[in-house]
Amino acid sequence: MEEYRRGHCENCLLRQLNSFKALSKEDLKDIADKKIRKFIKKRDVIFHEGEKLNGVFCVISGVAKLSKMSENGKDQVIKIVGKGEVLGQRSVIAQEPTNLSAVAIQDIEVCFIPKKYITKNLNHNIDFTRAMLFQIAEELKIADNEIVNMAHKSVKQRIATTLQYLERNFGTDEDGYISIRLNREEIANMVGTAKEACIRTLTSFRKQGWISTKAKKIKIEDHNALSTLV
Amino acid sequence: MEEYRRGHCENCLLRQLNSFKALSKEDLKDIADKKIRKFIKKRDVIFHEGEKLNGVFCVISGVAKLSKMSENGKDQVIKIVGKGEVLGQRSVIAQEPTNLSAVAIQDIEVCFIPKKYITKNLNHNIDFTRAMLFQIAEELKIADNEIVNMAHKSVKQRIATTLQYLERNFGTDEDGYISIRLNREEIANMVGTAKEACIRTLTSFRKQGWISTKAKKIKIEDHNALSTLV
DNA sequence: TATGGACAGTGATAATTATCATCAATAAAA
DNA sequence: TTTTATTGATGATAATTATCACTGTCCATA
Repeated sequence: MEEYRRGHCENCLLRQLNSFKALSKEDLKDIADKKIRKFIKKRDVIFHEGEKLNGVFCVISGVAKLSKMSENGKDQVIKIVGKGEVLGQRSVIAQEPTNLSAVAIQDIEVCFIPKKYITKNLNHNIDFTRAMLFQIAEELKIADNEIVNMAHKSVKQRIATTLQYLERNFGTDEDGYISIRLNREEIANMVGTAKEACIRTLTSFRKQGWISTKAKKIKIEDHNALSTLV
Repeated sequence: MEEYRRGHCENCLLRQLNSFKALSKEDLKDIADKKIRKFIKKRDVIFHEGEKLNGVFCVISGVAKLSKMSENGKDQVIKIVGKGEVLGQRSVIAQEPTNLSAVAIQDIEVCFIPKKYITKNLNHNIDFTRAMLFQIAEELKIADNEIVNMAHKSVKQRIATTLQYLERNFGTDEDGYISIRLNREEIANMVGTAKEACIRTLTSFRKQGWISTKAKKIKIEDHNALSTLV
């Protein structure tokens, strides 16, 4: 727990658990003894769809994607998870194999929290349970909205939305480029389209001056144009 | 509460609340005094997207759809809700306006449970809160899967899946027809496609002998064909 | 039992998106 | 630095789906 105390895991679920007085001193020592930190390299799998999870992972630094393979063999990215966010909680809560795969998009550092601490709190700590409920409820709303977008928005619209989402959630660097670096295929997999269609759309956005690109970096030049797209 | 006692609302959230010892005698009387039952006619709106809900609705009989308007003005059905299921709980839990509209597909009977009973239990009854969490977590899994389907399955595949879902969830009548009667547009809105595409697909299924139709009723003749569709 | 309204069904056509093939550019490794 | 692998970019084409316009059919009810 040293790192946690020193604030390296400031948004981590551990802090949440702590703020709910959810962990006893023994629990904290327990977790510390188990060396909960893990370093995962870019492209490495954190867990795989269908796997049973023994706990949840909290992102300390770096970014991971949660994705699922469609029956047609195409990977769909459901969510991009960054610092302070948690991987695998739905599966641990429901006590069933995970529905999604988690893969590091960049080198990533996570802390692992064994499920027994989660389960214990779900059963005895209503503040914790209610907080989880709020979180999952929020995710459900987002997912419902995503269904609507997938069903009725064009690829152009969905790419525009995705770029704005990435900017909003992961910020920009000093030159205004979206901080998170995804390749075209990963963007396509978020949007639910083919790599080629994604590239063509980005090219057309660039030609219209709505975005600019530099290597893999993307900068939004005209938010309004992207928003009002048909 | 008379009707409830007599078992007319056997799967209702009220029963759940009761089984968790969540309602005091005063609460029960309170709810009873407020005449919680409502009858809603086919096509009538139960609540509308963006509305603040003062409670949740539990379906006693009949069927409703939860849907959301896309920015392009197309209605997407997110979920079909039947007997024993609850409408509006996500919104009441998160204490924010509802994200979805609820409309009766058939004449429907609901019981209304004011939000204060929900909130009270969320704050003090961990069994209730955990049960809600499990439910919402399950819905989230379903929603995630739906995103994948929307993104990567063809209209043909999605219609096949939807028919099988309807049969599984709402059963068949004595002749084997899917019990729930949706018109083609409603099916299209579940699938996320245009009415015409839906009709054409159903026609092609019929010509191949995979389904048969009689007026608005649909019967699945070849489950296997529908499952293995490309 | 006549009739208006809602819904099912079909054709023609345009728009969107997927797929395959290929080549250029860039990044990683030797 | 040179080589190799990965990713970006573009064309050609096919497949899918949306859209518009229209006809036929069912069915509730006046």
